[in-house]
Amino acid sequence: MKMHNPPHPGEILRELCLKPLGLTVTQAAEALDVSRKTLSGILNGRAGISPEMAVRLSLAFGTSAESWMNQQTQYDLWHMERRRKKLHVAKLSAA
Amino acid sequence: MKMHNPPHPGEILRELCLKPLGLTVTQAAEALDVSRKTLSGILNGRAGISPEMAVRLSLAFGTSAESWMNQQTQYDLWHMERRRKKLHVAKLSAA
DNA sequence: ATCAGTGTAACGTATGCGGTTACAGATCAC
DNA sequence: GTGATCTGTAACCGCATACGTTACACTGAT
Repeated sequence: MKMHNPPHPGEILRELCLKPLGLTVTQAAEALDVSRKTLSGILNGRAGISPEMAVRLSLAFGTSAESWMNQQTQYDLWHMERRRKKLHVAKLSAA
Repeated sequence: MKMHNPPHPGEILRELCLKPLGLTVTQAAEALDVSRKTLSGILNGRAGISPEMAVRLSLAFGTSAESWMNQQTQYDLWHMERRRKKLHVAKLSAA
C-alpha cells in the first residue's frame, strides 16, 4: 500500500539539488568535502546515503538530514520487502 | 530543536515488545531467526537496526518496518549532529 | 586536438552486521 | 550444593559498504 519503486536518493539529489544550481559533480563533491567517486556512487545509485552524508547534504543544501535519511529508508525497505517471504520469522504478537 | 538523546531502538524493543510478552532473549532470537548474539547486540545498544532486521521485527511483532528504521535514523542522526561542525562543508543553496 | 567533466575499475582502510563457539555470571528448582 | 536456564560478551569467521586515492576511457565543447 505504499509507493511503487521509489527512486534512489541520488536521483533526487541530482535533479533537485545539482541541476537547479547548475553544479557539476566535481563542484558538488568539493563543496561536500567528499571524493568525486563517493558522490558519483550516490548519484548513480551504487551507494546509499550514510548518516554522515545526510548531514553533509543538509549543510550544503539547507535541507534536513532527516529527509535524506528517510528517502534512503524508503528505498532500502522497498527493496527489502521483496524478500519478506524468504525470512523464516515466527509471529509473536497477535499470535 | 528536536529531541534530547533518543534511546537506541533496542531499548524500545526490549521494553515494548519483549517485556510485555514475557519473552526471553533466547526465545525472541529464535522467533526472529537470528542468533542470540545479534539480538543481544541490538537490545544493549551495540548494534543498530538493519533494514533486514526491521522487516524481521515487523513480521514478528506486527509493527511497521518503517517505524523501526525511523527510530534508528533518529538515534543515528542525533549522534551525528554532534559532529556537524567538524565537517568542512560549503553552503551551496542560499549562498 | 585539447580540455573539463564524468563514470568507474583497482586497490586500500574502517566499520558494521551476521554467524558460531565458548565462557562467566546470575537466577531458579531441586 | 548441584544442575538447568538465561544472559552478556569475547574471539574468531565471512560479507557488505562507505570512504579514500590513482588512473583510465569516454564524451562533449572549444
